[in-house]
Amino acid sequence: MRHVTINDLARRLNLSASTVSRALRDHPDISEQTKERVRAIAAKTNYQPNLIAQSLQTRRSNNIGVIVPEIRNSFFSTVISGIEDLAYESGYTIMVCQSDDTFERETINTRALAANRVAGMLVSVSQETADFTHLKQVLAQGVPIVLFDRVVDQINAPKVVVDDFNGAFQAVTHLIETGRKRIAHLTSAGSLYVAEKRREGYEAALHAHGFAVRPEYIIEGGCHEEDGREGARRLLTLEKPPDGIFAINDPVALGALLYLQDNQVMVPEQVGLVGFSDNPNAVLVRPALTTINQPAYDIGKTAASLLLDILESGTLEHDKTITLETRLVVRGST
Amino acid sequence: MRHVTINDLARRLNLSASTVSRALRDHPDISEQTKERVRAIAAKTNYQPNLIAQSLQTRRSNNIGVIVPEIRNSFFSTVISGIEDLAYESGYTIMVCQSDDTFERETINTRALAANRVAGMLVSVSQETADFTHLKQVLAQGVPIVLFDRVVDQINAPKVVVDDFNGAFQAVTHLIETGRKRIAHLTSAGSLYVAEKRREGYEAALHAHGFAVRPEYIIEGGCHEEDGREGARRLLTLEKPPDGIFAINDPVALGALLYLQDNQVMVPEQVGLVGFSDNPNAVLVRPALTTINQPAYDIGKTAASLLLDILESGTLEHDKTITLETRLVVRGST
DNA sequence: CTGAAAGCGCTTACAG
DNA sequence: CTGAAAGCGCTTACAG
Repeated sequence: MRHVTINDLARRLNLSASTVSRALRDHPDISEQTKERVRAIAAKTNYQPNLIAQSLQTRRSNNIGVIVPEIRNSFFSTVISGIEDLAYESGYTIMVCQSDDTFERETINTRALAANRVAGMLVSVSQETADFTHLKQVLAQGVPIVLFDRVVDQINAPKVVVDDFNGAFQAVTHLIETGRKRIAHLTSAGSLYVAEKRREGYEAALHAHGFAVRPEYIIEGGCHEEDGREGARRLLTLEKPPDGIFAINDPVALGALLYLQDNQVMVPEQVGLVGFSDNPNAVLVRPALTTINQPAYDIGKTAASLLLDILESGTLEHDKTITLETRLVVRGST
Repeated sequence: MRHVTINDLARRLNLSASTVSRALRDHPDISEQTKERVRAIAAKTNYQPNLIAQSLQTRRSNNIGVIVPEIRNSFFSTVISGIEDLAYESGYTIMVCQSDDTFERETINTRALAANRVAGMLVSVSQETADFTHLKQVLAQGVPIVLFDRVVDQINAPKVVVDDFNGAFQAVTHLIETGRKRIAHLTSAGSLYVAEKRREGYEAALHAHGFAVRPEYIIEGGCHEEDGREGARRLLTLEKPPDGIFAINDPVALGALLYLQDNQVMVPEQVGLVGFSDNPNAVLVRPALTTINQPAYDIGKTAASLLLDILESGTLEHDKTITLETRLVVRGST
């Protein structure tokens, strides 16, 4: 019933715990014969090393903590898949928390992971977070953090992002090239790094092609489908509604698409629409959504590999930022 | 830089570690004054209890292990969200692994979680798994398991499922009631419990309405979108193609939908289509997908709460099965 | 090649 | 009300 321990094995073999421990870890000092005896009894009794005890003793952990705003968001669950795959290959296990995009929950999650003495953390910060002491305290304790997607400058840690500026620039340029003259942007309120960069890309593309940035065409809302509906609704109330929309992400774009169609606005004939992410469901809608592909799975793998490198090497380049390329995927909505 | 320990606090206050420990846990024996001194220094030094050491000592863990076939699958990521939310409320952290639907990886994940001495596990078994000793060993060590969705009879553990039989029965009855005469079923090869139950429901509904089960209308494939495409392709090659399709899940249904539309088969006019799950993207496609709603988030919450009950009470009703109700959601595809 | 001892950071009977 | 001691299950210098 209870877990078998090293002492149990030692007793049964008339050996010391030290010897059993060494045999299990294949220490060169131990005779081959002893090793075999130990291995045999370990297998027979289904001995499983207690990683908790091991961690306490060695002060090393094989767990890495992950904090995302929302697990069920397709982008984040794909990132987590990437993280888990790499962690698995390297013998690590991941502890996953969601902040629900609240500061409070992110703080509590951070403490819980720290208390669990994870080897490091992979964090995508919540939309609400403006105070970063919880993360700074983790760093101060010598636990490395790698930020991804929702990164912030205030924390001195390596970051994995996509080229949001350029992606947005591509998206808006594409709308312009397909003849759109009045291009709106559905973005999120607050100060998300990715939102800022995408908005800068939007504005830069307009400027680059001689268009003015018109404040009434920039709608600040949230990041979900319903925000897209609401944004589209507000745009349709304008005296001169836009003929092109660049949405901050795919859920928002899909919400806008459905709202437009429900209100007899034809996409792409009357309004061209571009999202950001290339979620799996971008290809399910009709017209399929033109969007900016963001390699979610690779973001996870890259962030995890960055963290694992730090853990192996013990050194930390806290100013390192890896920027993954985005790619315009043209489908039916433009 | 290093983590502050109870001994550090004790030294600074000229107290023993025992007293500090008791003060921190608000033990009634300790004077209020001492408690305050301890709390003050703990806060000042950013002391965080080492849960690893605590776990080792108390032989209790606040981690629960979760194994799913695939994190990025929308159904499973929603289940995980439910699990995490409940775990969070109860002060637990979750360790998440994906088996990639392989036996090997599921086994390794199980061992890793066991080695990490999780308090319990929530498992949805892989499609390949036919040998269950890895899970039985966990149970034998006194670690409770709750199975969900992909449950198996061979393991003596509580289970959380949806009423797959009845859901399938509803789906097929609905197709019959909308006038379909030749109803096909896209299912998965292998011996998944859910696949079996849904197929039984499909056959029972046909019988109940006086239809024969025709083997050529049952296509065994996989669980993903491409399997739906392939299944639809094969159905269209039949001499008498079906006028109704019940798919094992939404991804398969969506694949079928897209294939049919790409081949000029009108849905719902020529073929009525019903999925299973009610994934978020069921409402994104046109026509929107008629499907069986399966409360993914609630499955996660229910499974987690079952496990937490076991952990609190210490008793385990291993024959308990909670069946959540499914609900037919009629949309445009029928 | 093997063992005794100390210690990782905690908790908790047992004394006083 | 507080402390000394033992122990959770390991690992690893230090001896022999």
